[in-house]
Amino acid sequence: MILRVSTKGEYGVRLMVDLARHYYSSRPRSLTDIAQAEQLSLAYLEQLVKLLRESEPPLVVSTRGAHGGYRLSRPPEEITMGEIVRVLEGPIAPMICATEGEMTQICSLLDSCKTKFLWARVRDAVAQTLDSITLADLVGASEQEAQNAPTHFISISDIRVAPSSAM
Amino acid sequence: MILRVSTKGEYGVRLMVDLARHYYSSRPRSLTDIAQAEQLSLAYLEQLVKLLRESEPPLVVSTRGAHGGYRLSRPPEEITMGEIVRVLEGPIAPMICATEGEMTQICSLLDSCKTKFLWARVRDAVAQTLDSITLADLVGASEQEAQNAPTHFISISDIRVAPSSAM
DNA sequence: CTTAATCCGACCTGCTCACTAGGATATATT
DNA sequence: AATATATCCTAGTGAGCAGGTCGGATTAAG
Repeated sequence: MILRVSTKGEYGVRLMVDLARHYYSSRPRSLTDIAQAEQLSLAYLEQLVKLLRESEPPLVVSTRGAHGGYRLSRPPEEITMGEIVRVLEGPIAPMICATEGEMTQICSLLDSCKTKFLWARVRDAVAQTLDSITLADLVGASEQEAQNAPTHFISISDIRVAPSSAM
Repeated sequence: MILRVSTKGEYGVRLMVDLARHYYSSRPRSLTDIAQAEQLSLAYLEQLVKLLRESEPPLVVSTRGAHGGYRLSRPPEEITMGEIVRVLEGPIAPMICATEGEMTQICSLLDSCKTKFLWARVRDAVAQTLDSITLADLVGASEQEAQNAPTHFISISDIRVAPSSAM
């Protein structure tokens, strides 16, 4: 399966969507609540939220102690999925020499390399898609009601796929 | 790193590009030659070419015995990168419930699932990109000369990346 | 001062990737 | 016929990493 997003990206996005849905609440949202609503492990979410908090600029801000929790650092419409995914999964790069940003001369034979063109195109398509969608888009317009429906999703690790039949 | 293409996809594409460049040769091209030109393991290439040969429809045809080897089953302009990558890597699916084709109700909570929209968009962007590029595009117009320059590429497994700095 | 939360780092465990090994079979050349 | 050169096939394997768990330290509210 190409284009595999790990559970970091999957759970992390769900976490951010949850925070976006509670962005206008008076109190921060605790990981305990999120873990319960999304049926995810608290300890694992702590690892993910750490990435989101320590990123530059941070995507979430925390309040410690009782009744603490997390908030988005900015309104949902100002946070793109590209930002989130890059923090969680690293740069968008189908392979090592087709990474984003400073495409320094890693590959000595880069000029004679026909395939770089392909992977660069794929990378750009993904980046453009992710950068054009914000958290607000995912939360959606029909989101004043249904304040409690979980953003549930079947995970990669939930299901065993049939042994890689060739398509 | 999101969007990770495994060496199967990477080497397999290089193999196909090599075959495309020799498509109008009178003799089939042996894996031994390809392995040498691309600096890849012969035994590993055998595994990959098996997928390409057994796919439906096949992407390569083989000739056994001495002076045997492989050819593309069709002209380079009729083979898309989407076909090749799907045979090698499986369906394009960022995660299990955003796979291509029959999107049967794997996820029971699919309706309340906000994130499916995101991954479906990403999937479609990748699929469209791959399906719009053919082998002929990669081989390129300037390809009557330079019959022997290897299509070399730095591989994921060649380089150790610095321990996943956030970003 | 108890409870509820964030923070932190170490550890673990099974799976998959990326091969390698060793052969069996087929065919062209000498 | 013998040899060399190919494709074909199945198993095994070693390292690395995804995907967590565990135990505890710190901080703040009631």
